[in-house]
Amino acid sequence: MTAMRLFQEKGYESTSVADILKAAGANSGSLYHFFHTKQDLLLEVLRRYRDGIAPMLLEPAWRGIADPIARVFALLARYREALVASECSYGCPIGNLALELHEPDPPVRQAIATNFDGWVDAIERCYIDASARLPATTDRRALAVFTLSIMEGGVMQARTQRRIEDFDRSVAMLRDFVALLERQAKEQRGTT
Amino acid sequence: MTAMRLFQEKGYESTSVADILKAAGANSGSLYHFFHTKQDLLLEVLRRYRDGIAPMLLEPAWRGIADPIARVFALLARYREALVASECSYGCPIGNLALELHEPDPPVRQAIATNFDGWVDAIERCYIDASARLPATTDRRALAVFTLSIMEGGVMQARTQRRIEDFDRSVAMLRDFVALLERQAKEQRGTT
DNA sequence: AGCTTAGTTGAACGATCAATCAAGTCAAGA
DNA sequence: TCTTGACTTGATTGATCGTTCAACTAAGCT
Repeated sequence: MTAMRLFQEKGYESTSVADILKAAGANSGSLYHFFHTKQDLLLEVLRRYRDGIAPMLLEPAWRGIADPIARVFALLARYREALVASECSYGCPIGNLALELHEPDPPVRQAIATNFDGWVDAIERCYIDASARLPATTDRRALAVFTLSIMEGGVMQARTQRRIEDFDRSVAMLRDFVALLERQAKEQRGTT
Repeated sequence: MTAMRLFQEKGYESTSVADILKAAGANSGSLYHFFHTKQDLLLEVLRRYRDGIAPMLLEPAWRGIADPIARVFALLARYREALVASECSYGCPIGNLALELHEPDPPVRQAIATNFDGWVDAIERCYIDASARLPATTDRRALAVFTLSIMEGGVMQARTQRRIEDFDRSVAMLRDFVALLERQAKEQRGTT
């Protein structure tokens, strides 16, 4: 869908229906035949993002990578690549929408939340798969939510500073944290 | 300035000049006498936020708190309070602007970046003040950037999930990380 | 009193917005 | 061949947007 690309590039509010129609080479009537409102179109786009998390995001990022912790950082590396390739103007489309729409209609907010849930679920599974290497007391879900915070916050800073370093610094600290957790887990395993 | 409140509540694009005028009880001519464009008004708002970081944000958050690490979490607690008080609809106004404006004019981007810098500077100073308790190898600046990422990411998730837990989880993980760093620093001090 | 100037008023402008709709096309089924 | 219904066309609508401007007010200076 052309609308996906435009919402990503220019944001939802800044993309007019006319923009979408011109880019797609269609007329307004055709679009409104399938989507009753612009918001319906947005909901469809969000549905596609949700359905695309596994095949379009995780699968390419994790190809050839089996280690669950390495997978976490491989996913983060994808966002880094997108930032670098766009000279730090790329932004996570879901994160953009999350802050762009200040008081979104409930279905839209829910659709964005579902996208976040899908991302966090996938990362949580990584940490669960790596459970043996993490302290028993560490909440895997919290760690996954934390990881999403760092990704979104890192992208936000890199974008507004036009500087990849701020993303890298955030990820580097997460790496240090995970390394410390692994060390702690090893110690605890040794003493029981 | 009334515009500050409205930009915060509804976002920049969603706040029309007419909204501001009505809320302020003024006429368009008066506003445009002082600000040539709506964007000029935004720049003034961003200037006020920047000038307000110390007196309006840090000073109240840190009143009666001397410990530099405690100060970091006291500041994060302020954002938590704002979230709770607004039933998780509050958002950091700078973060909102950072993602709302997808291709902002250079002066606007710069003004947002300056606000981030001011925040990160303040937190970096905390970590520098706590230097004796942190490993020598840990980059204080990176830790401060990391902290901002977690705050912005945590606010973003709590807002879209309408759930304070996602903010709390992010902050809790940061707390664990800092505790591990302090423990690591203590060990290293002991072995040298 | 007269002049200057900072600030105010509010109607108006053109642009752009999401959305509509009557009229048309076209392929499949009866 | 005729009918039906899915889909397309594109001009048009009314609302709203940021911005402008000529006219006006009021305070300060000479």
